[in-house]
Amino acid sequence: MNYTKRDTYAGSISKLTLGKEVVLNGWAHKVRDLGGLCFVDFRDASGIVQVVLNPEKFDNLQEIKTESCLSITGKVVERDDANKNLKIPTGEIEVVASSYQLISSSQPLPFPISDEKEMSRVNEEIRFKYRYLDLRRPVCRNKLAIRASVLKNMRSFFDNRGFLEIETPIITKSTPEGARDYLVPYRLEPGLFYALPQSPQQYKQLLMVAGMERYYQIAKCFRDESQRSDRQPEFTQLDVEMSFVNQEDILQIAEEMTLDVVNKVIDEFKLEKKKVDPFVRLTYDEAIRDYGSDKPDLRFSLKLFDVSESVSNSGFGVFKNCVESGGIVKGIRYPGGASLSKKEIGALEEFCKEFGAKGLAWIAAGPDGAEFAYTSKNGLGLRSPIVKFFSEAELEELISVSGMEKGDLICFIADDRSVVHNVLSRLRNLIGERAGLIDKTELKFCWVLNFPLVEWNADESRWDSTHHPFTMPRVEDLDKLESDPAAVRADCYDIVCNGVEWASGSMRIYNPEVQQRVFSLLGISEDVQKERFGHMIEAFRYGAPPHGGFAPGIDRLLMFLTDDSSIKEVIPFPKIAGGTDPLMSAPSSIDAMQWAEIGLKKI
RNA sequence: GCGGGUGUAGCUCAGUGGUUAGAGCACCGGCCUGUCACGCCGGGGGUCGCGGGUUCAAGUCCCGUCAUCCGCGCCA
Repeated sequence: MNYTKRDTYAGSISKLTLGKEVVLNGWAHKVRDLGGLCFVDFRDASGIVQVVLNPEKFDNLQEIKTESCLSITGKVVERDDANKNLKIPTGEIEVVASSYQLISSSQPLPFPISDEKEMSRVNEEIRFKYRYLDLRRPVCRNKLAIRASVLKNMRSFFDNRGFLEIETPIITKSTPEGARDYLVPYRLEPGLFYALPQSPQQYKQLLMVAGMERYYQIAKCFRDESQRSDRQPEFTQLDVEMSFVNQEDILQIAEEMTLDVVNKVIDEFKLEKKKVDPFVRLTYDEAIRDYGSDKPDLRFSLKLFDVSESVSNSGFGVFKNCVESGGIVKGIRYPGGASLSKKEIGALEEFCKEFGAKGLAWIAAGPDGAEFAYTSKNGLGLRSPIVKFFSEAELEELISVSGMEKGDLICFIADDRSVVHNVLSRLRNLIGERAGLIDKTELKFCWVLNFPLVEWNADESRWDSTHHPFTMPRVEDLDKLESDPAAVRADCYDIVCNGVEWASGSMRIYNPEVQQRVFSLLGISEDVQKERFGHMIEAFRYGAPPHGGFAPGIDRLLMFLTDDSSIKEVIPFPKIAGGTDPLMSAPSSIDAMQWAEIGLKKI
């Protein structure tokens, strides 16, 4: 239908516009019909302004329902002092309508989109089914605006530095080395399949061989694995690759980009976040040693401590035997944890057991008034089921190594190295949260460097890449590739933010022989190498330049910036459980003709 | 694949094994000229996720199943 086109945005109206005749296009956010007077909170992409309609001028105001689409013509006037609403930016003025058009009416809504308090509790499934309504909420729109700004700032950062934005194919080849692929049947030869890319990794390396030298892309990636609150089957990463650079060059540009983009966006949107500082640098070994994890949350400084030596000759069999059989005993301090009840400590133990711990040993320094099994030289009263197994010297050493203070709870895990670190890193995050050690306005980025090239996969009895098979082994470790793979370090690095893996990168192999040796180490036969990765080996035979890059997750960055606990909130049309799209109802069945065309049959 | 939570009106939720399953918001009708969580009066609206079972009687108890959320495994 014809409608009067907008000349003014609702959010741009201010006292400066007083007296002006304006035409607004948008939606009825909220309608308050007082009988002799009708108020409409009128919303468009720019904001909300109150429109006043006098029923004497209009005979069918009841037709204006919540969320109907309207064109309104009216005059901007200042409200009487008593009627000003200082809670909203346009609250000192309003638009007195002289005419309006109902462009498009709206049915009753499936959820109250103008009520943020209610909306925060509405079931995700129903919100995402009607995502086009959900997104009308100004808070949702704002998240997409932040997202757009992140992308724009990233693009301009790289554009200004001579990078080319280059698109790589979405329909490509399956290389089932990592996550499960999404597959696309090939119509012309039934039985063959394309795959959607898990990342543009190979293409970007081929672009380096192609002499592009500096590439970036805002890339869609696809992984058919089960979801988490920070994982979607389809996600977006910033993909970057550079030639003739060393690791330090890449670290610098990645860090510079992050600081530039994140701090600009924090400013632009006045986000309740502190400006981001230059990144802390940790080696992989340091991260595991101090935090038990290669993705430590550095918003709080608690570190694990190692008491393996102190307890190796103690009377506590659990610890002693563990160390004797090659395990370790490490612990973490829970500030203020001494006041936890028996039940609460029991719950901590259950938490640890979920991740494979056999138990949780603890010593509490307090609380006041409790019966103490030991009082230390510096006056700490200790309460614990295990104090009796230790000598005075051993206890004093535990106190000093742990840095225990009055009111603390010290938690110990004794097991093999990987279990201890896994459990304690998770316990550390829990303690950080529970003890209120985390400043939610902080984004603490850090580098984790010097990962091992490969890890032993006990289940499959083979070496797996820590990152991916194209990662460059340290030159000085190359001779250990076959003899002692575990000792080979890689030129690769992660960026971790607030305990979440945000970016991953590496220097890449550009020598065909080294690439073949790494494939072989990973148990990929020469036939399979040729079939799956022959194009890479072949490409490296034509003067491949040294190159490397990195790839941070856009969705996760948005989640950090908006303080959402789920990645779904910052994705325009997210998938829900099982990777399904509740709006379009995908996946869906296909008709008989389509089955026939792709030459497939259901079995 | 596994563990835990949830599932009752359009939405959010309440509901000791016992009358005709309720509330707030939304919706419909009426009244209302300064509301901005408008107010007041009235009304419609239910496959209590689905299927079994126990019971005189099941929204409530049991078994199974489905959906969804969170987590584990998985995520080169």
